[in-house]
Amino acid sequence: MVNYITQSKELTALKEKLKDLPYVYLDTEVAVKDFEKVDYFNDKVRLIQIGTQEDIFVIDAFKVERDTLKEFLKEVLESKGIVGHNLKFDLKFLATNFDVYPKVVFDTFIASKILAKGDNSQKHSLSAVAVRLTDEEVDKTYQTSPWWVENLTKEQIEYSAKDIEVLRSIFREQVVRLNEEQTHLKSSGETYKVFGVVNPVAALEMAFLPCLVSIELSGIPIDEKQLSNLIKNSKTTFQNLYIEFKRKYYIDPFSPQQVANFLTKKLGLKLPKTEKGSFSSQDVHLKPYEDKPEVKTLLSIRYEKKTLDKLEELSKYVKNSRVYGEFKQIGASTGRMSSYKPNLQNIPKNLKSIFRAPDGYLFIIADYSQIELRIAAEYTKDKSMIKAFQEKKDLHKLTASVITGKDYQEITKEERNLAKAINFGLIYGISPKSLVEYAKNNYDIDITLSQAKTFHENFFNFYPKFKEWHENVKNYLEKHKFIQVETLLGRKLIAYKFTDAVNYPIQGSGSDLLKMAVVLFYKSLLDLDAKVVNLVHDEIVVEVKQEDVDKVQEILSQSMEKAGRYLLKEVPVEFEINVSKSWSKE
DNA sequence: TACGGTAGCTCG
DNA sequence: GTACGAGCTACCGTAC
Repeated sequence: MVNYITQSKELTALKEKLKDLPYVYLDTEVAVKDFEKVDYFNDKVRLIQIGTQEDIFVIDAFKVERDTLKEFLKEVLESKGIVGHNLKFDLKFLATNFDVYPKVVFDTFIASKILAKGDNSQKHSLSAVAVRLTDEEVDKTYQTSPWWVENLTKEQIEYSAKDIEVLRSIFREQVVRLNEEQTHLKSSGETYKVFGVVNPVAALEMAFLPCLVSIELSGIPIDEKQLSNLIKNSKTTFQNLYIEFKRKYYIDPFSPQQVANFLTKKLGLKLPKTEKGSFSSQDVHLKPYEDKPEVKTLLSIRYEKKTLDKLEELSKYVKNSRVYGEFKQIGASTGRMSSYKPNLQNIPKNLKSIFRAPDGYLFIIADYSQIELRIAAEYTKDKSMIKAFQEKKDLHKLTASVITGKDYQEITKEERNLAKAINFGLIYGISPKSLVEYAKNNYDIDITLSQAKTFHENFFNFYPKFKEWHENVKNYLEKHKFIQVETLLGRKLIAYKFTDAVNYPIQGSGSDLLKMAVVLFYKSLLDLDAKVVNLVHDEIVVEVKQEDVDKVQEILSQSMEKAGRYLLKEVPVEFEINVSKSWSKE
């Protein structure tokens, strides 16, 4: 039954009706004119649909009295579980419109992504999930109908209620499927108590969701003055270089064709070909010719342009000296988040200093050290690697001594860098051939193919469980064509390629770890004036009131440590923590 | 003119 | 036999 609520007094009766329920279904309709430009701070929530197993209540936020509604929502939604689809959207609006912050949630959008196990062909809209899991269909025609008009049509009200019906069926099916997953860890937290979900990955993601809502609503502080100055200066520098270049060489430095032609014909440079057969003028291929002024200027032009573009992109998203970006909670099939509008996870190192905490505040910047190697050691149970980490050895140096046969103490910086390349590359199944390229491009180290082969071999002989792991995966794949692999928490992927199968558990466990650390951090924060403002795969950036720095730093350390101990039983985790006025550690 | 794919660069 | 995961911009060919 659908109840359309337009009068404040009806809320009292509704509150009584919902009193004993552990959770409700929730959806909202927001008066957004252009869904490309959702403004979480200014757009208005029109309808709040609350569903029980039997009934659906559609509350018209434009009709009922504001304060009564706020009080009602706070009392009801913060005291029980919430089931919804893509709840980050609804939760952000509940926060900005009504100051309401539900903490115990189940998001069918997130659940659907977890259940997909990396199948990127699956879509996760409410209607796509409904078709896949139930026999119901959803008509989205009214989603973008005018939700701001004074009197809504009967169709609009019915549409808004229909989503709740679909949500019920999806939710029930997802809980069954999530709980069917084989897992060695079982969740016993809120997600279990309220929704009956034992799946630990789902439990983590659902606990993480409200944290992510807080992160997005916080934004990250930026020094607006420094930003505009940088843009101004960078513009001038770039324009001067650009005009000078065109005047001198009569070509456009941004036309790949003209540049390639100029470099090869006029300067006689030897450049490799791209896939399509044209000459490639990538920075890395031009680096060796940096002593030529034409090349040097060209590289500078590119550098300035990149800086300028990035700064201008950032400035598009600045409001009140903060950048409000968005995250996809499961942006990669490994469970990693991705960041967009703008992407705050690929800010060039040299620009991080423009992110500055406001007066009276500081950043705490924490990142896990060599986390993927530690996870690989834990995952493979390789004795040598575990021992090295337990003894707090520098693993890159150790690998360097293993592959070169030199003494651990005598490893040079260059050898350590080479080992770094090998350590990372070999986790992901790099071939000796690619290793040569990789060492060259990323560390500017020249090795021959036969050297690479030797290093490859020495590495696998010293870390035998690594070899075994790769061989097992390879053999299994040859026989079965696909393999299900999982992270330390139990996040799953069906892999068809060797490199995916070996990469996933490592990268995926890293994302389990970071999300868990953030959840634990928020749980212990209580009323301290601190909030997470960015997450970059193995890094947590917290903005904190100056006087709370010590306490918050301690809580953050303990959270990262605890998450580490929960997921890694044999290998210790380590992390760096810095307190700084800006994101660059200074 | 709009869209999709590719190359190239940034980060982890 | 294959290093992995993202987002953003500019360019370029194709379709309308």
